[in-house]
Amino acid sequence: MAGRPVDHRRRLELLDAVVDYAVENGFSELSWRPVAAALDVSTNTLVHHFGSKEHLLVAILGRLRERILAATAELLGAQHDLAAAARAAWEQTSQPARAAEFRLFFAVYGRALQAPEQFADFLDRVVADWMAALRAAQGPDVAPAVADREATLVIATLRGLLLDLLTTGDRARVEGAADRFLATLARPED
Amino acid sequence: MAGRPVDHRRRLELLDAVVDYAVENGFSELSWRPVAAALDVSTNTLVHHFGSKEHLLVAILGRLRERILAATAELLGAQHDLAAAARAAWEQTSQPARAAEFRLFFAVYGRALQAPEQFADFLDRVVADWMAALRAAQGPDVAPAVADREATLVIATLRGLLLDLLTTGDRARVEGAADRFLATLARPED
DNA sequence: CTATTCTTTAAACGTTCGTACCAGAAATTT
DNA sequence: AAATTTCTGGTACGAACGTTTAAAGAATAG
Repeated sequence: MAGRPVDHRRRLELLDAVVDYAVENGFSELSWRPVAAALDVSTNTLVHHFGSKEHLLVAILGRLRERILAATAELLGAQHDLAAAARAAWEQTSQPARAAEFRLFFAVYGRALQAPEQFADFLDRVVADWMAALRAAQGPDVAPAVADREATLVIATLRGLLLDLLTTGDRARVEGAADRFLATLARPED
Repeated sequence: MAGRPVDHRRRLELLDAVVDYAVENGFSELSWRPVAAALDVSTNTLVHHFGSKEHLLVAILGRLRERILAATAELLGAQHDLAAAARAAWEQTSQPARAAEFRLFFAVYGRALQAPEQFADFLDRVVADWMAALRAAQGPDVAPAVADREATLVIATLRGLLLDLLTTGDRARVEGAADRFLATLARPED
């Protein structure tokens, strides 16, 4: 038993660079050669580390989801209630600097919806991860059924608002709606 | 001045068939030849009517948006207030039979977000059309700023919930969140 | 040092892509 | 009937695609 060890760090380094590329240049027409050229490696370096195009796409979806979750998860954990967590999440995700990242997010999300078997892992986690975080933000005193309902509504509303913001760029209008939503959260009616 | 007239009906007939194809077979890898084979026409028939691949994609986005809007617009007009309109829209769009259509919707939406110049028309209308319908549903007595805010929130929330439903298929949970949202709409707090 | 495995690049393969060109059939006006 | 334009299908072309193969360099274990 000998030989050069597998370089997992190198794979992740390449993957992050590919995700960066997809953020900037789009996801729908991604192909080996332009990506490799942009990263200044040979196409076969990418093929070697990712195996096939299909595997690369799955890896991109996984890494992007991971990145987005990581950027907000710890922030959510520090909040004392759902309203605060939702506001923190909104303020984080609606930053102009992250717009391109979320445009890619919705692009890959839509693609995953049309190929659910190929991207099953993404679809399994893209809601569930946030559900877990937003359930936790409500503490142990909220009934599970209510916590689920509230978490679901927060995820849906924030994603829908983000979609609108990325579409229209009408920040004043979208922020107004976000404030309205976050205000109702702060004053639960039941 | 003579010659065979342009057959616009034929173009629309083909376009609808292409959209149907995209609903069933996905949008990301659409190409002339498989579509033409499925429609039992030559590839050149499609090229002749749509000009180029880019134009075809734009036409697909436009037609899909048009279809979805048409299926709901008149329904919304018949409602007497925003809560009723929102509920009608949700019941319409969350039908299992229309799931594939909305998976395509989110797929093309995501793609449009990463190529905003190419799909500017789609992006200009995909929010604005619904804004107009949901502003109208609130009647003339609601202040414009409030009507905008409420309409924005309804669009975002319903789209976010639909995204969740298509992702997880967890209808009970998503319906619960939808009911919660629609209930808050029925009892406006300010 | 040797053996082994991983990493990287270059070259080439067959396939599919979008598009252009051509010719015939169909539909309209004069 | 003649002229003109659209519609359709067959063929072909160059480009780009994903993938495979072969070979050289790098890093580990014995």
